Amino acid sequence: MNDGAPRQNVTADDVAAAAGVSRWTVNRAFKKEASISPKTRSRVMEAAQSLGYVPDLHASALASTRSNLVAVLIDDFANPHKLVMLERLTRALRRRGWDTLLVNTLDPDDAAPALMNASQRRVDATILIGLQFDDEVLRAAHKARHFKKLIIFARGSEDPNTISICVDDEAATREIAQYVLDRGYSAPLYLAGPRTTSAHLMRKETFVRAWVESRGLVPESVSVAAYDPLLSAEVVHETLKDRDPSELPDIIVCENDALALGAIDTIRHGLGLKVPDDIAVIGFDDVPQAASPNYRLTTYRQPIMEMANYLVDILEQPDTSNLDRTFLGRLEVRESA
Amino acid sequence: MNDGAPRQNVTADDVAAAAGVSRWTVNRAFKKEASISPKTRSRVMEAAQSLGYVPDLHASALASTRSNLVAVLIDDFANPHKLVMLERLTRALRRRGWDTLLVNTLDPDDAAPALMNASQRRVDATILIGLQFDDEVLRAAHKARHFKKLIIFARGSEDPNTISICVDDEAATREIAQYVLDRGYSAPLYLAGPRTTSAHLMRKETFVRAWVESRGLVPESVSVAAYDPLLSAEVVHETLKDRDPSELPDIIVCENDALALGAIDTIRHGLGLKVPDDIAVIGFDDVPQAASPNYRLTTYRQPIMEMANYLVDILEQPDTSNLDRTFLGRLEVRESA
DNA sequence: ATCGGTTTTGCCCGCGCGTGCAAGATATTT
DNA sequence: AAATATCTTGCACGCGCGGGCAAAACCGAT
Repeated sequence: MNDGAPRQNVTADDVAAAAGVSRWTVNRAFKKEASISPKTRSRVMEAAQSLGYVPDLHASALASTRSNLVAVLIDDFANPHKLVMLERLTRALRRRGWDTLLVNTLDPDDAAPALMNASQRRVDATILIGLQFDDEVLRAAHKARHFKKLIIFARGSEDPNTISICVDDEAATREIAQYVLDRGYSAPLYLAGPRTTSAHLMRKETFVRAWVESRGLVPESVSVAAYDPLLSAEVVHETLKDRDPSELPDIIVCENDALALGAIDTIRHGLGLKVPDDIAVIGFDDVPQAASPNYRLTTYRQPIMEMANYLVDILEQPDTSNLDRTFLGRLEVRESA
Repeated sequence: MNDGAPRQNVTADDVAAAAGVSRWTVNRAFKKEASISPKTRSRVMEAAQSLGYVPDLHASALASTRSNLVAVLIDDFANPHKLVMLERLTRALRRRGWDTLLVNTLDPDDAAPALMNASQRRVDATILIGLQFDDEVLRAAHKARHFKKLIIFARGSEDPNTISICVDDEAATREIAQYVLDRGYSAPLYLAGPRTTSAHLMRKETFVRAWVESRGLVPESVSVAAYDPLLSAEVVHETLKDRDPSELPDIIVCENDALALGAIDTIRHGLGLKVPDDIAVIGFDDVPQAASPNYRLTTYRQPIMEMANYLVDILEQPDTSNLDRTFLGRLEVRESA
């Protein structure tokens, strides 16, 4: 009966006894690149299987300097793109043997304790995929112990203690600006998200610069306090509701899809106008809903899976310097612009 | 300089030395209900603060039988409601001192290893908020060691080894059915999600029964293979595209909002009809998008936060029997039906 | 000051595994 | 066949903390 009710607390010693080897040999059998003969390993594995043994990761983390655990901090649950990143990231991590500690820092006061907590769990890296990571949080992060790596995902950062993995915002935004110009739009409104200091996007700045360069004037822009479609809808409505048709933008260029979706909703249902005929919309991220028959959003797709894989590569790297990297995505043209 | 670069490996012994007490007293200071005098505690805490000490949770988990860690398994990233649940759950957990191990089981083959892995981390409970948890996975779960609690969140289960926390599907669906009847709809189409054996929803069955009871006939129903708006849109389109207007349903009752959003998209953009004038739509969950000006979806709201808090209550309970509980939500009436 | 009761503190032992080295077993070479 | 090189296995020690009990300190009442 090797299949019955799970016995509690099967340790490597039990397996060692069953397989007629020492405890250390048992643990070696479970270690990928250990020096152990194939046949002892398989004998051990059989014994382990029949006893229902698996190595205890807490003990392992305690005894060694690695935990195979990373913390993922997220504070932006209204943005559908975050879910996509979370999915890709956890999948990439798990495939290569890493576990994910999910930390919700929606409440800004949670950030510092959350970081503390991650360090209590000896995480091998902390990954930030939220947005409100201002200097204070970064400082808290560095004060906490056990921080081998601090990775900012899908967002740039110049902080030297930080590794940033993101799309090349400058190139992407220039491509978008070029597209807008090529299509003959002349009155863009740039819809930006909240601004933070340490970790940021260069999208708005780049778009403005590009527009100035080719048209000689600064495009209008508005900023939304969160990447939330509902909030975005409100802001766009407030901004445009009383305007004379001649004063309306002919395209709204959005910092990301969360904003773009809200913009489309408001254009149709708040202003009673058509997309793209009256006002076109262009997004960034290519969230799943962008492809829905309702939105058909033209948007810039980030290579998230590739970025996630690079992140996992980094985790194995011993040193921590010069690991920043940017990626190139591509514009997904649909009907909204 | 108690504020400089983090020293590595500050242990309770260091703090003990600094505070002039024994190591055990230091750890007691960090334990909520320990027998320790207030002034020793504050002295210890000061020393800890200035050394940057925090207790190591791995060592703690190893030495005791609790890890203060729970695993959350999720396999359904296309459903926006999952993000909401994840957010509420992690927040409720963190507020009461629990950490969350996020496990992506999108690939069904991942489920068993994922469970294994959770047990390797000695999680105090495993929470299922995905859907594809059929009998096989549950069996794997029980075979894995260290499973103190297996909680199925937002979904029913009759498995006796399992704790199910969900909305009262029967009551909710009867309320929906009554609403549909009261509003005078006569040709409903029930749009159901994928069926699993162990953990399930009783929504479709209840709706059908209710309809038969009051109208004497079985309503039409269709099932979608995943709670994915895009897939739902396709299925609805396939089902209705060639019908004579007289044969169209006057309302689509959806098992959840993910399906409902897709249905609305297709009604408008695939069939060129109006919601609710031509076909009304009613959902379940009240995801954030349901409130958007685009959808204005009438839907049933689950009290997720309340459910999450109950879940955390349960974690503290020593025994594991008879902890199932159902909750009541309420119908959020908007314009889609 | 003394005693019983109560609170607070100290400490042994063990949780399960990894590191690094030495001993043992095998394979290879001449 | 002997000697060396190579691979495989065993082991002492320590990672940082918690349970539970015994010693110590404290409290108020006599």
